[in-house]
Amino acid sequence: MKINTTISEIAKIAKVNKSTVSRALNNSPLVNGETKKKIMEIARDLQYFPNSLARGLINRKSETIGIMLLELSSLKKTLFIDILKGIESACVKYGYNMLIASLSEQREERTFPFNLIKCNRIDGILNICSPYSLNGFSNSCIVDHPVVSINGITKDKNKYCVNFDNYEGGVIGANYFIKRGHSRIAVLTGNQMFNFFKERIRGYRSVLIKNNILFDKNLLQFGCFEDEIKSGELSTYRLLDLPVPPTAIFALTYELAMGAIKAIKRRGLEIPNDIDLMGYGCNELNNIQHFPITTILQNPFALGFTSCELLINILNRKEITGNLFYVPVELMVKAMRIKKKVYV
Amino acid sequence: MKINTTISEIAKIAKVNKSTVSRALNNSPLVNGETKKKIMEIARDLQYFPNSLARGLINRKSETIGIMLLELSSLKKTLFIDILKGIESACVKYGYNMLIASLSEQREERTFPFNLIKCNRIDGILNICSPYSLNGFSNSCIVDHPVVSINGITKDKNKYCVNFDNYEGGVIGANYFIKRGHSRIAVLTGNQMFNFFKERIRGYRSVLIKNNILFDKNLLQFGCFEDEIKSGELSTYRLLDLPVPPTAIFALTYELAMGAIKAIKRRGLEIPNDIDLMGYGCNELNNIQHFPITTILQNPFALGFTSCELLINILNRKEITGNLFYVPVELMVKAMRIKKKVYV
DNA sequence: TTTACTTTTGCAATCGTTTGCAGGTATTAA
DNA sequence: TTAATACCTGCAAACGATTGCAAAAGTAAA
Repeated sequence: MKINTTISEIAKIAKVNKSTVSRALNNSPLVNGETKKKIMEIARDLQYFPNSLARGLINRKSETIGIMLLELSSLKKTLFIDILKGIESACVKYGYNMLIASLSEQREERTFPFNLIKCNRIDGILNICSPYSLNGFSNSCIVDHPVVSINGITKDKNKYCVNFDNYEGGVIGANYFIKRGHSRIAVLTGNQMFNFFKERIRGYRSVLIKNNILFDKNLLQFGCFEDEIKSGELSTYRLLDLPVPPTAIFALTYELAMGAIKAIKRRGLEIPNDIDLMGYGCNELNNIQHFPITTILQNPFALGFTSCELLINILNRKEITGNLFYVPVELMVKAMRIKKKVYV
Repeated sequence: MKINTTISEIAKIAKVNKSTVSRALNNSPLVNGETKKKIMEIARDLQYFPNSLARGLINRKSETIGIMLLELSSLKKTLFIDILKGIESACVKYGYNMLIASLSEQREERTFPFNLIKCNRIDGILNICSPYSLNGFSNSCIVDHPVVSINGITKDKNKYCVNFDNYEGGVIGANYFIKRGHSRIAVLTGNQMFNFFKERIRGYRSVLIKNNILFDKNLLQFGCFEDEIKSGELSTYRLLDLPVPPTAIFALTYELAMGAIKAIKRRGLEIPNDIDLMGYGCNELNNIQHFPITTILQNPFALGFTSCELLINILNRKEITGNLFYVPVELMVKAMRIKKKVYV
């Protein structure tokens, strides 16, 4: 196979020292305009590409980040792909490459994700494993190395995490309803062991307090079924059957919202006239074009991009304040009057 | 950040030359057992990991392969993930790493997939783009560099392609039916512009010839609808309505088979007693646990593994004979008697 | 003791870059 | 004409490994 052009070859042809070539190619102000032009031309003619191994060796970085996944199958999910697209975008912006560092296969020590940093194969890790799945690793691994966890939570000041701003999502949702005149706002939530549910509810309750609305425990419905849609539906029936039912429902996931719609429809009610409804999620909600409801929209692309940019900033020794970062969520107003007949 | 241990540090502690350390770590027979043991111990204590950039520089390889995708979204498909798992497995086996080299983002020249080879960032490329999508690239790109195309076809002796063995799939399917006493074997195919359909049919026809069965044009039904399932259903009605209908149907995709099942069921017929049916595909078919039919099974994992192994062999200058390789398909016999009532 | 091995080690060059330092040339001011 | 400056360029050492060659050390035979 052909050996690639090197800086020395260019130097020989241009009749200068290779250090001059290096400087010219890096657009250093130290080299004369004429010389620079000549060198650039030769480089182009010979299709020169700098050897990134040599470059990395001296610069002590590979300009590659490792994408750490629990297993490749996670990529089937649209959410992960969208996050990955964001990561890719940041990588392209900063000239980085992406290495797949999945934990699914039994690999030898030197190709184990964290060790890839020690081998200088990658400069840092972007961890897209679930926050719960990293418990198996000694903290030292994560602390010593540049690692940013996506969708992670931590109390350790040395670990970096980037997350959707769930608290703010709860605030925005509650505020929206209050501005529309509601004061009995129900919440459909999933299992409270998940931090993102807790945070959303925390945001919601903070708004109630600010508006002097008493928090009514009956308006907080927990979904506890395998089938989240069913769970949302049943919870909604319970809400509608209350002596004083809510005038608005804040469903904290896409599936719960779907269930709520089903229940509301079955009871012959209209959204948003009879009862107001808000969902929460990513693009899944965009897919149901035939029934767009108001939604707190998360942006997985932005999550990926932000996390990756943070990691690259850490790698480049930029000043970082804080260790927990939040990607803003958006309110997507799509409340439409739904004709009952559509749903019969 | 901590600087990693180097070979020189170990040498200093062990009071030997670094060349001895290098040899010891690479388990060279040139170094004394005692010395080797001592060096190994020190390396372990210091958590030594060889700098892969330095190593790659002198060995002229990065031990990383690039996975070339048209866009990240392709990974949503189970097929791609399974192929990727196979690739990962081969990479782990041979100590290689996987770099994502997608074409989706507008990247600067030096991070463009093919140029990553010139930069010594990757040693070769595994191309999972569709065979049609590479037309935009000058042939030279692909010829000069080690590239293996998955699911690709080519007449260029310098390009390597690995594919499911579609011809053999056609042969196996037809043989199975003939052994079961069928002689009127219909085929449901998709658009013939796709090579894999052509190949499967070629295999099927070769079996007919061997068995002195005349090929009946009426038994070859082309699906030409967007909705492949519907297309399979309609084709099947046409077949069942023939003056002399077939006794067996060979559906060349999963969707066509689904359509055929629907049609057969609607006509009140039983599989395999009234009419025999065979599908073709990957794991999708395994998912329909409630209706397992006999199937020509493709193994995407094996496809990925084989392709990756081929690429690595090329990189290691192994003798390669031929440039087109086929991954065998399997016959999965699952023909079950289906009770009519189940489907009413 | 000398010779002829074998085994083990060290030296130094190499891979392709980057970069601090020294030195060279041209330009300008004194 | 000399000194001071600005502007370029080259030398050589690094980065961290590998490896051919030479040489040292150890062993066995003559």
